[in-house]
Amino acid sequence: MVVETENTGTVRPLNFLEEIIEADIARGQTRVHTRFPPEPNGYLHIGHAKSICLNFGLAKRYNGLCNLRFDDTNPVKEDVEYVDSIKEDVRWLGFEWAGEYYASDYFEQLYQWAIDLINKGLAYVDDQTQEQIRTTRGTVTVPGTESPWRNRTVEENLVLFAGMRAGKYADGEKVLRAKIDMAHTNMLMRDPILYRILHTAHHRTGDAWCIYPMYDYAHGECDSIERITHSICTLEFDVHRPLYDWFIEQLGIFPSHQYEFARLNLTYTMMSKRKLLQLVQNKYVNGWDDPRMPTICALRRRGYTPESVRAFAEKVGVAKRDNVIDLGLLEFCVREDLNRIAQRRMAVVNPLKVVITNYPEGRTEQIVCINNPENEAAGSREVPFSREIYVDRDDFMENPPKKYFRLSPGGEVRLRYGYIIRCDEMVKDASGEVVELRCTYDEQSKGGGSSDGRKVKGVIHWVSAAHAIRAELRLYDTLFTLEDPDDVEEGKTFTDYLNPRSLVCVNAYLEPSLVSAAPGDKFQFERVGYFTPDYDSKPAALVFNRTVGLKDSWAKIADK
RNA sequence: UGACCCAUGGUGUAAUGGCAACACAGCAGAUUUUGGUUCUGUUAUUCUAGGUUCGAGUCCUGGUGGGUCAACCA
Repeated sequence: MVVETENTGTVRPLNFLEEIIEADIARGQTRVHTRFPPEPNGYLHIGHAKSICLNFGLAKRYNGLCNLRFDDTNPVKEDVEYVDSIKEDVRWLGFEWAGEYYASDYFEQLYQWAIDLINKGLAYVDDQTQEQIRTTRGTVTVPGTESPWRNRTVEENLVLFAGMRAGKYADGEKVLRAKIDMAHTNMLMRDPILYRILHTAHHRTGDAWCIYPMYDYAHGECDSIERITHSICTLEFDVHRPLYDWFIEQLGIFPSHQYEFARLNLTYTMMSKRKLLQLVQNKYVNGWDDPRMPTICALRRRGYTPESVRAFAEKVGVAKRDNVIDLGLLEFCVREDLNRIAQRRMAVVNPLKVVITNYPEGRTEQIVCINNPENEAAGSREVPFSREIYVDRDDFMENPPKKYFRLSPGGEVRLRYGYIIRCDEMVKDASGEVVELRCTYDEQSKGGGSSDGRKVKGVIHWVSAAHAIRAELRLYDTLFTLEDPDDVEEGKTFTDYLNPRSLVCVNAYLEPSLVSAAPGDKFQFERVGYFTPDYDSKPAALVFNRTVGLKDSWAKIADK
């Protein structure tokens, strides 16, 4: 069985979740309703993008709905700043949620259901300290022991729980626990905590509550309230499923079902929300959208398109086995998209002045350049050309090896869309470094051809010295060099893992047409990489300097 | 030394008892006014030992390896 993909325009086999859904439909289920349930305690990253594409994608494919639900049951970690950023990122990815919900909307219902459980003798108030609860829970190999408060009467529990809500007790003084089995092989079934006391203001409910439900108690019931049919989460929640089912069964409410898939891991990329928060708080980076971050807002700022992220999510697939995706696949996806849509521009990142000695002084002419060779509709533009130009230092070698196609003493090269020039002379400074090239041009070679029909293999980019925009260009590379994404050792800080090449600022000369570039526009610097003007510091630009791989391919040629 | 989940090229994902395939990465070549793109070719895969079967990547049993679980986090 195969399915047509919306993002890549190709056909692929069904993933295991789609097979589950199709089986449900075949069995007569008429409705598919999923949800994306982030806790608003940080910004969304590329790992969340996989989950978003999955949940919204499944709903769309089966004509169902997908909710956006904020899992805001722990006020000490959460904030509206995160709520807002999450909504922005989901929208940017191209998805619309059927309903926007908050676990905190259900606090009253959740509280009433807790009373139900007490009435059924399935929950009790425990006076033990946090330490006592921890030690009496046992270990994975040793059963736990029952709390001395486990067999309080229903009446007593009701009074105590009401007191908890009324604020009669301090944080940590009492908790409400489910009465299940302290010897259960699944640690989560050993009388899990349902409610804890937290005299902390909540970003939505303010001071209305001083008791807050735990994830395990709240999540399945929230799904049930929203009549979610397929509650999809990551693998580590697998052991929570028996509890998820237990609450729904004991309460006799709508039977949502949980399914687990393997979360995304990326080489060189740290995906832990907790650690990303530390990076921001300790100012190792300039905020959540620093282009070196793996967050969605950072990818956006770095020039990724939503289409490319969706295509990536499609390509990594969905399964239950742990995985580490090569960062190269993400880069492939963005290159594939950008190559199609980005207009070409010339830029010189590391300038070397070239004087064309036989070109008239003071003369300027306009050279017609194609905006995108693969898309005629993108049209063309005119770029000024004059006697003095800049070319990239990498495009000249004093002692070129074999198969070097660009400029060298006595050699010829074509200026893209312009003339063929020959290098006649090098000007060096006192230290022997080449600071200027003196060349002559073939007047008959403009745009193509040459005076005698000869061809040159090398084509380089250039900008007119008098007309170029001088700009600070920021080159970004991968942030982390960790092989194991979560492996920050004790005693080390994040800076120990920063890639020294991750941020390089250079002064560059850009084509004048880029003056009118708007933030978010996509361009390709010919032979350098893709870039998008940054939105907070024009005219700086962001470049994928690993994308085209000029340096890599050159290194290989040099090796031979 | 418990319960649960998982095991297919370098990395991912298919094959649902019947020819192990697709993508990325790699390598080689062609095209190219971007050493990009595109195109062609190519290297490389079922953790292990038994069992069931005409036939096992797939089903069964054991082993091995990896992961998850002992927050009043989610």
